[in-house]
Amino acid sequence: MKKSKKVSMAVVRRLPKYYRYLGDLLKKDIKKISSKQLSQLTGFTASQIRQDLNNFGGFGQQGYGYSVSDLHSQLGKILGLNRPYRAIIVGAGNLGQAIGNYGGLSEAGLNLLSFFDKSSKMIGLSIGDVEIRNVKALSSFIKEHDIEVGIITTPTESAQSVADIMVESGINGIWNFAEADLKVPDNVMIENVHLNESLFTLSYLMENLSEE
Amino acid sequence: MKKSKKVSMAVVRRLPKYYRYLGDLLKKDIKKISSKQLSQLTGFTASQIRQDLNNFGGFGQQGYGYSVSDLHSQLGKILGLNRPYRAIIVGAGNLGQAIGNYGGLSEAGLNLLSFFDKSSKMIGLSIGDVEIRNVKALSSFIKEHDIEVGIITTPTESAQSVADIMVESGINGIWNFAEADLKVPDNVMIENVHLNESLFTLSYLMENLSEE
DNA sequence: TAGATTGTTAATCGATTAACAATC
DNA sequence: TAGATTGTTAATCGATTAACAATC
Repeated sequence: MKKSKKVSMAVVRRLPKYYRYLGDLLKKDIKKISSKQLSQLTGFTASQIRQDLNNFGGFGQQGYGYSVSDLHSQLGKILGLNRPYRAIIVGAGNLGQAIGNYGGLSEAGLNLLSFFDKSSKMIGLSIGDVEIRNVKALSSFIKEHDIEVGIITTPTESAQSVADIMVESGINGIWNFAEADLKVPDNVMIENVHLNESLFTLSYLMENLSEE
Repeated sequence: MKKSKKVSMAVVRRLPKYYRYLGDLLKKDIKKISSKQLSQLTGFTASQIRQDLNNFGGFGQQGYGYSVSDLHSQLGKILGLNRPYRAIIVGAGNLGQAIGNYGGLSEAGLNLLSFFDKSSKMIGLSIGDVEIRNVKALSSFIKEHDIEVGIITTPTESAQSVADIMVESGINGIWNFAEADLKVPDNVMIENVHLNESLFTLSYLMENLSEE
């Protein structure tokens, strides 16, 4: 079943924002919203919003707008948030622990089954109620529990070898926090959070602020 | 002093990647690189790389390529990494601590002077050798120490009010980890790390993987 | 010099915005 | 029905790629 038309990443990256604002509206018990109103909230143009949504279907009603709850749940479905995933985190340091405790994991349907680390000081401990295991057991654990998502919070040097093990063991999505561009096959999805690139960008903006 | 031509954000966000790869080459003691070789490393086209760099000046030599060390230091300068900034983190939870310990801060020239939190359990403790102070003292601390960069790792609900205090106290750059689109004046630079949007994007990619 | 590779202009491609007919 | 707002096509804008003269 092929997508009729490939949706661009520019569009995809706006969807979570729509979803978030619609969730806010839902909490406020607001029933309907127009593309114009959504434009004011998100800062995207109304035209762009309508274009974006129409990549996935006609969710609105002419002359009326969009039903908040309907659009919210449609977007949730499009983003795959309803579908549960089994996940693990490799690298149980500060960042790994922070991500493990991050509420957004469950919101995205991620079920965290284990941490992995190579430090003997960490192995055997638990964070929340999730155990830290020896990274040597990574491959067997992934296969045994049919893990789908791997989260990498290791130092940069280890990231590629961890990714290799993940891929070889059958994972098909990686959320990568290491400062590396991981090489993986096309059928494995990678989403990077490159903190250094983000921080350097801020530095650039500040450096060039006075010249604008 | 106005920039002759505004550099697009698409270009700016590629600069840190160039910088990183050039740093790697530098460590390997490689002296020169062509746009073609850099293309193979980064995945950007050689043409794009030359276009990008030429926004800032002609750093290459025709027939030869680019000097690795020269280009690296030029990019560092463009990114403002040489210039030191005084920074603070508001929200000393898991994520705040992880960011506080993140080595990239000093690499970007950020000097972390204090954490702030509202929890009495946290106030007075130190992370590394950086103290956690009462968030009530935020404004006075910023003014007193002439803080330039604020890092927000609070829950979403508090983020905007923290940003307001930061702005009012004279900060001109915010690195924001909260799931909110902060409203600040134009002269204050914001760089967001929206973990939920990143994770939702991964979820989308995985959900739609089978249909490609 | 001949070969290589930049800097830069022109061509293409894709994404955003504008416009408006369809229709609720 | 009249007013509002979508869905969608067309126009514009900006970013990427291709091409090539300049030159080391």
